[in-house]
Amino acid sequence: MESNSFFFDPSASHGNMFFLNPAVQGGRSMMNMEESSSKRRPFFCSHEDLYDDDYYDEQTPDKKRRLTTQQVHLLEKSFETENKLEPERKTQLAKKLGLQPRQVAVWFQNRRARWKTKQLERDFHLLKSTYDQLLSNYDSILKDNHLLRSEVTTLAEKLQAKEETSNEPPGQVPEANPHQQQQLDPVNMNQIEPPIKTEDRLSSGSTVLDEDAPQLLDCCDSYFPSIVPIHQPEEHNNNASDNHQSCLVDVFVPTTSPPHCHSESLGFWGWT
DNA sequence: TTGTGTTTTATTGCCTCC
DNA sequence: GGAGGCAATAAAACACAA
Repeated sequence: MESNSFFFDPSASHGNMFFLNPAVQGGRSMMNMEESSSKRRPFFCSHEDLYDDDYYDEQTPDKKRRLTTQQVHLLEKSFETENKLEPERKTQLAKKLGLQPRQVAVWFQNRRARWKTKQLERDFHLLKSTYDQLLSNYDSILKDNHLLRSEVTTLAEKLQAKEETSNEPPGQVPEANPHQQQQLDPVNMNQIEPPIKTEDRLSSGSTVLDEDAPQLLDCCDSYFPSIVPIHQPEEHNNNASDNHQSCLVDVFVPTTSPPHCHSESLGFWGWT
């Protein structure tokens, strides 16, 4: 198994000067000198040097190599239990896998990035379905409202017609009941229920929830502190390797830290 | 086989924390 | 100031259709 992490990259040439492992050229060192110096290739000054077969025969250039499935499996398992690496664990893993500690660290870094990307996707779908549900609830309530209003109008008209016919004999105009009038006057309906602005739809969501509508949860995986539907999509937790606590905890209730995260990593997980 | 898109590994630069 | 984290990115490796 190739264990050193540097590689030679002809495409990254600058004029005729070819560099190996830019990580050790200035800036922060990508691996310590003990790890790298013994394996570092000399600079090449020409293409002849670059493609010197003798060199490759005696020292196979380290190209970027994929980790074996066993290595990845072990790394994944380790990531599942704890997504950050303490130095000791990094060294142990590196020894166990026959990798440079730097490679293990890089793998965890990239793995966290992948997890975050996936989590953002999940959160997006979650928020979208929550919004769609709220919107559909609101729309159906709006429909009901219109229906009831037209019913009230019809009944008011009927009542008025009835009163007119019963009041036909002169001198018998009964006093109107102000309470009843207000209840049945369709003109005043807006006093009973003020219209909801479109932009208020989301914020009014909590008042229109029913059994099937999104509810608040306090223990959901998410990247954001935010709303989640009580009926979560099935795919939300179906990936064993991505079974980390998500950060999308409910929007109204203070959230708790995910079990796998250290306190110093809260920034990454989106908690404050 | 080859062109192209995706995934994985690695680097760089900047930021924060101690 | 050093160590370690993250975002952005490069580039190799891989997958796959044509």
